[in-house]
Amino acid sequence: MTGQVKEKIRTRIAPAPTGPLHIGTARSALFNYIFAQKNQGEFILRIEDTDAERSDSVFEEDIKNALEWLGMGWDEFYRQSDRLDIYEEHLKRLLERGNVFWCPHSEKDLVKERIHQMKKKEPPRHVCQFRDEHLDAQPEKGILRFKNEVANDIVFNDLIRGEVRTKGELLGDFSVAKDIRSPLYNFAVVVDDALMNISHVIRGEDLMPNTAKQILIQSALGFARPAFAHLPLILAPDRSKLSKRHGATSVLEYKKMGYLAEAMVNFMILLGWHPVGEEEIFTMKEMIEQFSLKRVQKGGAVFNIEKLSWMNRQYIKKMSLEDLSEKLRPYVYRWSSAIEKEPEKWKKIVELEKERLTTLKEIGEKALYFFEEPYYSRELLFWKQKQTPENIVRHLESLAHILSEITEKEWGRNVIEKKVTSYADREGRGEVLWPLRVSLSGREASPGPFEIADILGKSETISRVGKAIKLILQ
RNA sequence: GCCCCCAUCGUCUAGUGGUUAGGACGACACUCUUUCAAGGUGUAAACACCGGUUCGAUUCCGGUUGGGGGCGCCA
Repeated sequence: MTGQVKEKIRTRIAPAPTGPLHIGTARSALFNYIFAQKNQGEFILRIEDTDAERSDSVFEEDIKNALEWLGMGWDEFYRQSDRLDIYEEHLKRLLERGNVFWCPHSEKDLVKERIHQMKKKEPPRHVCQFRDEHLDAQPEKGILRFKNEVANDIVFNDLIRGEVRTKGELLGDFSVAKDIRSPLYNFAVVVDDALMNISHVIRGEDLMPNTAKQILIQSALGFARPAFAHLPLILAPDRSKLSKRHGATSVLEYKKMGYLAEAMVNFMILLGWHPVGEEEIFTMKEMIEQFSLKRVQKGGAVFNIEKLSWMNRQYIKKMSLEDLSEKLRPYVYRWSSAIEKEPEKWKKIVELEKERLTTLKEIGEKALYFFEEPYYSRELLFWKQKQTPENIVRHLESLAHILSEITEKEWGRNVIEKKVTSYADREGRGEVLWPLRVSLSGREASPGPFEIADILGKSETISRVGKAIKLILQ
């Protein structure tokens, strides 16, 4: 009870706009977002585009779109290329204090040095012989390096892993900027996190080795140290770090494939975190309520698309018919005029296919026969192959007759089922219903014939049955 | 080569100094059934290894092995 004001929780996601938002980055963003929400804190988006060569604003847009799609709004936005003055100022300060110097060695020199060290089984590092010279702010030849004089262990307490220590002497004199206006990652991150009052740095485990360098810069600048939490990595099926060669890694690609944002988020949070109970399906709100860094896993997690797909099915099934019908529209663009003409028909189709969809995109293929006459082989009409052509024709003709006696007004799933079933029960369900279903859908697998007939309407149904008869008689 | 991190079913994971080691995905079987899907029921499937501590280790400690990450004038 010291009466201290509790520090505001502020987290950030800091992607480089060098490609579309990666699944791994999105997952880090999610942990940051949820942790901030949980603690009534703030979540910040910072675009790390100090590498002008590789950065592209189209990727900045992609990142924003992807985060918004996933439902992670940010409270503040920054772009590092807008903050060059700030970095310059801090660089000059370090230069004045002798913490940073101009290293005249070329890239080639350093590569050579490193290879030499590795051969001699020494740790690769660069301890510059000019570290006590070249301290002017004026650009000289070479790049700016941090003069590391710490040989002892650099220790920090990771919220997920506990105490992590690195030997300071292993770091050498590391780079902080290409020139006074071109800061490098380790330096810009420290300045920004401090100036933006980031309280918790939650990031992927791949960034853990940078932490010691960042701590050194922090103390040289007199900044407070944020809390660190290093998340386990998302792994490809071969257990290596997930990368482009493993297929879809960008968030928006999954949107295109027809995965729902809710399913993505639900799936991602379970990669490395687990709630107390056994329930695995929950909303963002519930995740926020239940989240705790203490329950974050330490080992890497394989990205299992099968489970994502299962989750997507769960969310599709849970969705209201209205919402799903709308969400599906972009995937059936080519039928939009037909859908607008008969919105109720579209809803019926959606209701029918709802339980059969793994991704939204699949609707385009699954609902095809409702909009276009199906093409199929004659053989498909035979139930279990042992049916005779005569038998099929007889049934289909009877069915055509039965169906034609149903008035337009009575035409509907239940009436059709009742009339057709009473015939099918006499004649054998499979022998009657299979050819009927195939004549309507043209598929080996589809919903039942009554539902399809209902949606198709009387005349189209009878017409398709007639065409099936013709096909058999060919 | 140097440094760091990690280790429960195939995968995501729960869990404990004494448990029939639990759940989910996937797989398989049965059921439902005109097909598919969904649903229901069930089955197979894991504590990496070796020491130590302990009455007792999957759990705690050490080592081995294995896996991953990092070692940029990228982030």
